[in-house]
Amino acid sequence: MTIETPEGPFAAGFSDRGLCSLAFPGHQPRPIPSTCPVGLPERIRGWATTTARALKAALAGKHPRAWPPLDLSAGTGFQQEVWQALRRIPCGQTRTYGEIAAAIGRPRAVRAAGQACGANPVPVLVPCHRVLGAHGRLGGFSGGLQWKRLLLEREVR
DNA sequence: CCCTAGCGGTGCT
DNA sequence: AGCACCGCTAGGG
Repeated sequence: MTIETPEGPFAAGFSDRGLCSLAFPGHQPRPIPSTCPVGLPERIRGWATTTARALKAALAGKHPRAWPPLDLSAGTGFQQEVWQALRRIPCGQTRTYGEIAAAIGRPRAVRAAGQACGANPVPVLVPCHRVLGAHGRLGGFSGGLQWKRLLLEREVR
């Protein structure tokens, strides 16, 4: 489904377990897990409302008051660990790819951590934009570096 | 700035 | 099993 925001329409996908994909305006949403029967419309509508509010808050650089359940089960074990580590970065703070790798007990899997960030199916709400390269480098961003810059700038205040 | 070597997870063959 | 990706990094010019 589509979520209208001041920054444009985002595409959100839900599985029977929660929000499983979020795509920037003009981007294709990632494929949803095969275990994705169209669940109870009732419940999904509630998740969608929560998602819309959380997304708008996040885009404004604020901490969402409520979160929809996230279904990150499509990732490998390693990817899910990285994504959980991302969720532990407080709003307004940043980490390096190396710090993320260390945080999940794989201090040398730095590059793999970067790859896992790029595979994040729920950008913005799973804040992969808070991960920078070493020495203050911006690093990459699959949605486009403009989005990374915008999100970071909004959060610092 | 550039280049190189080394790194580890993932997906494809 | 092999291999070519990658949102990386430290070290050296």
